[in-house]
Amino acid sequence: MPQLNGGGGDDLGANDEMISFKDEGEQEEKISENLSAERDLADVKSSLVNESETNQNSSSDSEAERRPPPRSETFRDKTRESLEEAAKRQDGGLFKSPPYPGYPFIMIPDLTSPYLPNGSLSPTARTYLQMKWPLLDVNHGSLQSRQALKDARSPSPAHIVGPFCLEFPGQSDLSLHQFQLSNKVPVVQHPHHVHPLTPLITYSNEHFTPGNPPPHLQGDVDPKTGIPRPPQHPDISPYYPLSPGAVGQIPHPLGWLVPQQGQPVYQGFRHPYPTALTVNASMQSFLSSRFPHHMVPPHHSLHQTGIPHPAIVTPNVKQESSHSDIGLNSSTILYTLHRKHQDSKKEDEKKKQPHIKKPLNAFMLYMKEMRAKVVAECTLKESAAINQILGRRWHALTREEQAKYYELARKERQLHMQLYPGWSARDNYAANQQGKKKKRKRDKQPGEGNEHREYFPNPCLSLPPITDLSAPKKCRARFGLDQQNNWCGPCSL
DNA sequence: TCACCTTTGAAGACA
DNA sequence: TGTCTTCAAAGGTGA
Repeated sequence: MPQLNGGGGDDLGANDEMISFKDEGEQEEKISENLSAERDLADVKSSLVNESETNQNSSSDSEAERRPPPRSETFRDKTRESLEEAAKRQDGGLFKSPPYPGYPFIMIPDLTSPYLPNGSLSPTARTYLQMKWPLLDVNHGSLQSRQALKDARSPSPAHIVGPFCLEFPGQSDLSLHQFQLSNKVPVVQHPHHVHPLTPLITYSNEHFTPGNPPPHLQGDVDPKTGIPRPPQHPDISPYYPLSPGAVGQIPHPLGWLVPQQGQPVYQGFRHPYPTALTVNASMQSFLSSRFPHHMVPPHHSLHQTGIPHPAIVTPNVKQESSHSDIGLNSSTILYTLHRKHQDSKKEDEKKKQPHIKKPLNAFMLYMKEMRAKVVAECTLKESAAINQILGRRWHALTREEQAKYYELARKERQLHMQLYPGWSARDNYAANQQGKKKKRKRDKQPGEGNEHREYFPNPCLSLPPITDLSAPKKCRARFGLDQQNNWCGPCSL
């Protein structure tokens, strides 16, 4: 079992240096190598921010020594096993703590239909919610929160707006008001800590309409992306995608419990998936039609806020961001609207066939969260390069850190499965085959793939490059020494 | 305008 | 069962 916990405690990537395969008898001979590598790594880190693409081709000999010990596949298996175990425990015991702080997983047994036909929350779900958070903090002092808690006891789903609330130091009442949450779980989001839900937050950022940003965020919206910028507080890493105030935009894990009408809850509080009510309606629709392809009626692709559902996209139609209209004069806007109207005819035809996107896997969630940070650190723009860095950093994560994202991904899949029970990844295969392209098929020859790349061209990795020397470790990590017969050719050499 | 690049993981297809 | 392929995100790049 590879030692995965480097224990470095440094920023991302540092731990990777400490990962070694103790059971392979290489540790001793690597000691001196690691010492040198650590020195080199420190140099790399110190110049990390200043380094740019201009140094991309630099690949010193010492870098070959700084290759990262790959993560063992057995670890992933064990991680999955542990997660499954955790899930079983979670299912069995309602009061088990979430796998990591800050993410109160919602495991409602009858999630598929938490509501009664009259719109009330089912007794099971209601009971579960009350059981799940028996220690809800109602001492915040906010009349709203108290009232919300009171409302939460109401059988009407319109009042059950979520079992928790994130509390942030210095958070304005406005943010809390926007949440309109009924109660809170004892979760404290520190400003310097990325909330584990951040991947889910950014999951729906693209559908955020920045035209009317929340007052507390106004003037702090990226004019290009429309995504609220985190405050550049000296104590807060500017790379975190969301500021504490912006976390008010966090899609609630129970966003599907948000009532459809009657309360201005979750203004800008978006969830990747439609609410349960909407879904239930759509379920009946496509269940009756055996949900072949048009699983979700068009109107279901809109969030309750009118924001298109991020998981339901129209092939070949890029989502236009409304922020593009910001700063334009009226004639330009009219022209744009006119063009949009003309294009809408074509788009409507395409919109008739929305497809539900796949749920994001752990790495995708990690990418969404860390992309901005890498971009800021490395002043890179190309996603391909950024993704390479993220891939390296992903492997540098500790087991616990990765477990967070695996668990998030598991919840994503679970929620996706609940919301779209008839959905299959095959549907998207067909969607793209009909719509457009046949995606280019990459033929990675042995030794051509990432595992066996001669060097890693981007110096802004804070991680050692992949060299040919690292290739054996890749397969070694994947299959282990006891399965060398599964190693690829270069690795077996 | 759109496929490609690049990453990992999940899931479907296929032999 | 094992291997291969596709898709999910992202945005610059080049055809």
